Amino acid sequence: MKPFHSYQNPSLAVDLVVFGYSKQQLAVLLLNRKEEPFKDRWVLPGAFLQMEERFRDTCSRVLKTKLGMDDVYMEQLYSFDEPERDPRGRAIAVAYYALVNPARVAISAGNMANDVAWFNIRELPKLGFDHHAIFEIALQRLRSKITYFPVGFELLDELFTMPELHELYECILDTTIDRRNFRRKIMDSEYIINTGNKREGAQNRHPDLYKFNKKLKKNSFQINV
Amino acid sequence: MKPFHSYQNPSLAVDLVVFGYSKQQLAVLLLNRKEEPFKDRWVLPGAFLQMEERFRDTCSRVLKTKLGMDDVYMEQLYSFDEPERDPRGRAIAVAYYALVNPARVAISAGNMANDVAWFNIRELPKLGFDHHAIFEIALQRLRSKITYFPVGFELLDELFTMPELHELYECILDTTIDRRNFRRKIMDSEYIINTGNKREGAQNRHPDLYKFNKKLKKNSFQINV
DNA sequence: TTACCTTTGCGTCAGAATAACACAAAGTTT
DNA sequence: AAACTTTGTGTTATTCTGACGCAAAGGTAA
Repeated sequence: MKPFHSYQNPSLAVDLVVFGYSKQQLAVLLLNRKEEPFKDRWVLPGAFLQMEERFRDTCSRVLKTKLGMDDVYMEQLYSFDEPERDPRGRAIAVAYYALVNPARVAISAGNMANDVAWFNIRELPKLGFDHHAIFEIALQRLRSKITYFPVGFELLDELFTMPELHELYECILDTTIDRRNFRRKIMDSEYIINTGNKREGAQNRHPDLYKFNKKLKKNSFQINV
Repeated sequence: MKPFHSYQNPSLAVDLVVFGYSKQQLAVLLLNRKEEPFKDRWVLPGAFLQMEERFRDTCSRVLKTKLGMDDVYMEQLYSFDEPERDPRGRAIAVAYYALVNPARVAISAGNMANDVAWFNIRELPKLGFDHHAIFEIALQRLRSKITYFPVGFELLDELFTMPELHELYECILDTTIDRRNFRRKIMDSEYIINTGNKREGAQNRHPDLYKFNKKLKKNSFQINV
């Protein structure tokens, strides 16, 4: 099916802000560009829409082919339209953000290894295009979202401990949260369930393992910053 | 500047959900289409992006030329990409919503009069394209936004009474809110100021006139539903 | 083994925020 | 003028929240 509008339309791309959490650090996945423009600069992964392709499919394609990721949580963020955002010409970007558990994906393998890397969000390099602005909006959205909806679980293992969840929140929100009040709010929301089990073979202490309550859709909580 | 991507790009349009409030009713502005597809069907106002034009400028152009409106509050909503959303071919729509005071704009004048009309949000006709879905998301966003940020004032006169603001909230949120608790929350936020004046020449009672405190940017409030 | 430290789960309590509601002053209607 | 409606301003009981105590259990070091 061909576009019907009279003039030449702008290029249309998706850009992805992929968040990962490990070792108590929030990180973003960046690609090192091998071509102009912005050669050798780090940028957000992205791709142009292919004919008939939907945004979400383009995102999945990027995550799959470039990064080897499947079944990733993602959400549309915002659409960017600055005329000068791409020096090659007019290009619209529809930005999505994604949450992945780095332990479950194998970025380090493959011939892309040198081109792809996780960066701690506090130590980002200078990014190409308008990707820094996109990243900032994504971070803002993530911070806002986890205070009232349990998206944070997407960044952890299926089973996780309360201290792990607590540290995740403190890390993303960049603040300290009282451990006991945090537990109460999360548990009151009924979004997570105590399995009663403990992690085995752990060198450390053995706190309870919790899991996300997928059946629940409407409850709410509010973590104040 | 020409698009640089290799294949023919989808058409790119903006669609506008224009909310207006008058006579204690929340309304949306619709256009009656005079051409196929969806001839004689009501649709959201919108337009294709012109070269180098930004989303926001396209929105302003639509509001100005089709509806005679200036200086309208608007915010990007979401981007829609269903391949079948436009029967003419692939078209991406970036949706914005706008808040206007119908009393300040003159839709009824002009040769467009028969093509443009306000519809109470509870009595919408069947809409063309995927515009019903767009409208629903806009309504959801508006409802959510007014509970924590003072966008509602955009729908009223510059000076308004507390009962007017209260009714606006009850109407948009489709619920009842205790008059006295509502006042306290709004006033505590310091987003609005009591001018001390009264409306003159009113046949009805004479409650105080309030105005929006434009200087304030960071306070917050929370109207619970 | 024992003494000591750290972490986790659960609980308490005072102060803040909220929902429900009372009341008087002033305008409107009959 | 009497009755009613509306508005501005409280008050109060309850809930929610933040700050923090404590005991049980795991880990560490002598």
